[in-house]
Amino acid sequence: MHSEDLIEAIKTRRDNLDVTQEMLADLSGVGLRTLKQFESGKGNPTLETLNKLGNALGMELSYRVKEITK
Amino acid sequence: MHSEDLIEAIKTRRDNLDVTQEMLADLSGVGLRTLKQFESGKGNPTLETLNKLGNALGMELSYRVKEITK
DNA sequence: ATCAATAGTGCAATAAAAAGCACTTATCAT
DNA sequence: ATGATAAGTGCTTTTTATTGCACTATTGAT
Repeated sequence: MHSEDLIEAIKTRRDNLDVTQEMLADLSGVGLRTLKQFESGKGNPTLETLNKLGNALGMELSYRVKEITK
Repeated sequence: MHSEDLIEAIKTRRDNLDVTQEMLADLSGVGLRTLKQFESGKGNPTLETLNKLGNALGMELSYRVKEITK
């Protein structure tokens, strides 16, 4: 799956803000287990979960048209 | 939820490419019922579903840091 | 090398997404 | 206004995400 970028986005932002998984779980309302699973690449979170995490970190999810990179 | 933008992105792109829900369901491998539910705002799709739809339409999901708009 | 903090995992229960099917509603051209 | 195409809904089963708990592993500082 191509979700590594999303995972990296969350992890990087979380680290930059000096927020632990536990803090983010509390802040976002997402279960700690769910967050751990997502960040370790073992999850398939729902949009609601992705939004909760994004909101807590001041980020939003969007679709971007892929550019033709040759 | 703030997923209206994602819904609009999919619907708009799909319309622009003249693709029906049924065609997109087939192309993406997402069930027709699931797509209908998402587009009608009644769904909470998984990341896998969002990725499948995006891929079929040449789009990718990304997190963007929200700008402070005051 | 030890301790503390943070991150990752196994297991189990509950809630909910995914999917197909049959049906209804809306849209639009003729 | 009829027919055809596309979109939306009710119902159901199966699969899986979410969650908590208890535990292990990793990391980093002293």
